[in-house]
Amino acid sequence: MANFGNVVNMKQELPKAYDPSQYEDGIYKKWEKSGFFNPDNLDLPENAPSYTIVLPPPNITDKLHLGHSSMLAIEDLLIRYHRMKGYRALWLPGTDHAAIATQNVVEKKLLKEEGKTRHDLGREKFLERVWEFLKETQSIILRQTRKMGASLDWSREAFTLDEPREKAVKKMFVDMYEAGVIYRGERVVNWCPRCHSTLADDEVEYKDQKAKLYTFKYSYDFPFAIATTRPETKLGDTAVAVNPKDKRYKKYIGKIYEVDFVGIKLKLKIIADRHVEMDFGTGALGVTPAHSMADWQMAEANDLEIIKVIGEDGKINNNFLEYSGKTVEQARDMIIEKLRKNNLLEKEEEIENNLSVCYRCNTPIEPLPSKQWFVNVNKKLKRFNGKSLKEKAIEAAKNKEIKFIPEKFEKRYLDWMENLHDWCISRQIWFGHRIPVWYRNKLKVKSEKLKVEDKINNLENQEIYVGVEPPEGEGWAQDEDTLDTWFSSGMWTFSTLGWPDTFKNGKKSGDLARFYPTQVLETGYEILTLWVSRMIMMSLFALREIPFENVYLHGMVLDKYGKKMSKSKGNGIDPLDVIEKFGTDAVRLSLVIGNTPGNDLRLSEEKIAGFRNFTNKLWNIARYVLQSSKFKVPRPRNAQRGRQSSKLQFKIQNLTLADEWILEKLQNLIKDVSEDLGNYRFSQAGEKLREFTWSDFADWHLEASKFEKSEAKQQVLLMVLENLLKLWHPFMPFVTEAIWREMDKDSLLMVEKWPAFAKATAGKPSGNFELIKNIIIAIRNARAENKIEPARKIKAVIYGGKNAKLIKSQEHLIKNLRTGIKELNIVGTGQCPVHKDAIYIAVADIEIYLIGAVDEEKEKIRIKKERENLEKLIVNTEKKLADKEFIKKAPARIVKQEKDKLKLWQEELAKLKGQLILP
RNA sequence: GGGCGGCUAGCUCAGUUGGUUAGAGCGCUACGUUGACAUCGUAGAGGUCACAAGUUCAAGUCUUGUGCCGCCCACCA
Repeated sequence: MANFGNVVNMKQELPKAYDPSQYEDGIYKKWEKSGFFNPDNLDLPENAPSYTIVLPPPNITDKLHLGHSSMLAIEDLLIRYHRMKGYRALWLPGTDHAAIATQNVVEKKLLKEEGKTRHDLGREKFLERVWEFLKETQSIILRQTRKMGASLDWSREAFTLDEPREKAVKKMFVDMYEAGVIYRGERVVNWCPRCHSTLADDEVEYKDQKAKLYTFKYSYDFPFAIATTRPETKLGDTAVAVNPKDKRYKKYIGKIYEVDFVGIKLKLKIIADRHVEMDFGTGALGVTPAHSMADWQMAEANDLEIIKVIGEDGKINNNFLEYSGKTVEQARDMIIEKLRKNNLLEKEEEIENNLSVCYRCNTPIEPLPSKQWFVNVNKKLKRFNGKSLKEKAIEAAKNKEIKFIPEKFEKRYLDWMENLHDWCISRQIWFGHRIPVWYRNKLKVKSEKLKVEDKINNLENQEIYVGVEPPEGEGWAQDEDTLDTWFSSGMWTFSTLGWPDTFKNGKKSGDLARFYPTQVLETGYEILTLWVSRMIMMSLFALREIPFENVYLHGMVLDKYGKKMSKSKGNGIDPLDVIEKFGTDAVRLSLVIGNTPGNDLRLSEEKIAGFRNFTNKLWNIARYVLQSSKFKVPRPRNAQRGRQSSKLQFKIQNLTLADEWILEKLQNLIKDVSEDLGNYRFSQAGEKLREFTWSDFADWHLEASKFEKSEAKQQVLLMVLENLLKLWHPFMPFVTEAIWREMDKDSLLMVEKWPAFAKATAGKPSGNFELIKNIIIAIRNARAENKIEPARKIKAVIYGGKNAKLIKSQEHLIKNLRTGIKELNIVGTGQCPVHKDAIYIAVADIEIYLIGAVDEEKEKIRIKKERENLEKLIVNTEKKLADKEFIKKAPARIVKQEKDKLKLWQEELAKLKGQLILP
């Protein structure tokens, strides 16, 4: 960055406007070169506490969007704040291979560009393509992340599908298998016929749709009708379920009917199940165990036969006469036609129902029985003293070992966990972690008709080997499937810290010992259940420890109309575009200020532009401070370079009123901002900073300084600016670092010490400046109301009461700060002709104004009302405190609280009684 | 069907355990170049805090009910 260098070397006047593009890249390089992104290089005492955030790895399917930017802004803010606070701050970067999503993208690309499917290429060649694609997007993502100013420790960068993670995943699988947590079984799973893969429950989405509900009889021999929206599955019915309370059908329960249903022989048992709703349809339900989750459960409970009707390609299986090979839609039409012909169809009606579709491709889900690997969440485990994964994960939240921000998400997490079923972890796709299981003499399923237990108990005649390394010997074939992407990302918090090598015999070492458990997981609320819950379970299993202490959940970034940003809608804002247009700092501010945890954020370019204006304001504040300091203030340097003592020093003599005022405000600001950041109130901290910077420092103190002759003023200006830069740095790292360099500092602001607040100003009469401020504002108001010609310089007389001396001393400010007053006379003490002790201004030959007393009558009423309220309140509380019952029953804490309140109100009342009609 | 959240200025939203006259940014109106900043300055208008009832000395804040919007969960075939 040539310009960056120029500015530093030549020490000329700063440009009028801050141009981020001239500074940002150069500054990021300097940071990176310094090595301080890596906590090992921070100059810290051995016992410095660590502060760790592991970056939720973005999917490598696409470049980053503003949602990622908001994540980066918030996490970088936390990391930079804690780094400055003296923590061993580690922010660990990485990317996610996002198995299904990535494979989908590459498949689509392949089809579009070459007209080929993955099967045309074969597994190996296809995976090569995926890796090619991946490298491209990965590098874009990493570049974007740097553009955001993220202070990530790149030396520890990880990928969910790189070698160390592969090792960790295999080890985890083997451990879980050996503990009996992972098992293989057949279940009805959500099958996407297009993706050719199973989907976890939470990957299924629901769409409201209109469907036809058919009411029909299986055959003439069958005693009553049933209703269904999917007649084609009825080819595999093995039972009819009714509600046990239903009087209409009670007599049939337990009977078995053999029927001829549109040419197919069915053996139907009448069973009772309390989930059957009597009011829906005919109150009787055809049970198809192979093609409905609910029916599968009924089959298990009633020992029913399972007949597979539909295959993995979404077509009717063999053995179903003319229906075989037809799609479900075709078969449905054929069956309905036949029923109609035979006069078995009783009713056809439109109903609303919920269609389950694949969350990736929107294809309707086909529930199918399939052999899969599962994580048993209910298995009682020795390592948990007989508790299950599920129970332990619930405990962690209930005991507040893990805290949620905002709190409401704890409930959502618990609801989810309490209803958690076994987690299907195998996927029929190629891209991902291959399941570390090998089979010998792999047996093909010959019979379409298998009993439920046969399936679950894994009765096939095959040898199974589960291990990190492939087995020795001949004839082994590895499982074709890969693992659910959440299995590897569920281990992200510790697989990135060297597990399993850093965890031997229950003892942590290396990075794991130093940085685990992490402090915060910051992520979007939409993956609370998908991801967060899994990370908690997997960490508990592998390390018997929680993965993070806090979960901070951010919302989605929406466009200015409240719509989700998407490429297809074209309403998305590209982070790189707006960074180029307004600068990274402005983008970061717009994502942090006005954003609260758990709530979605609407963002528009106008908002970002507003913050661009603010960065420029800060720039110009610095510009004024620097160019107005005619002499360099010598600064003491600590031996420790870059970590100077940061306590505000108040050795400066001859402070002006404005100086005292701004320094005290600064104290409060440091305290407030520190507290807010510690409690995840980023938006509030930012607003307080903005208020101080713009409304207090720039509008008043800086303006006042133009008319002060104090020798200390440069020192005060520099001190405030310095501290302000430190406070702002986690929010907008670039412009603050840029100014820091312009101030001729040879350290990096990034590793400066966070300001500490001292109470040095306690008791200083900073309220005096407020008084002057009020006088000035009152004069301005008076002028505006009376439409005095702006150019006209006027004379003013002020009766200052007992503050006359004080006011006189600030004459230069009252005259100069946009009051339009040319001459000012301060008259006497306590001489206000209207109110004793009031401050009174007479602007000569125009009018007379009383400061603060805008509407005397109104003010009197208000004070009276408040007084009455307070009196009532005091009487009530006194009564309460005199009540022996209350004293006896209430906890001491409450009694004390009441007493404190009483004291406070009494003081307030006293103040009120003595109050003048003054601000 | 069950659960959760939202409703505050024209717009986008803050408002920490109930406590002075409910705030900010943008937008709008009028005026304005005074030694950094027009990406600026000064002043101003604008709110029955969705609605109703209740608790309280005091309610945007707590309770109950209603309405609209959104999200999550569920084995409605």
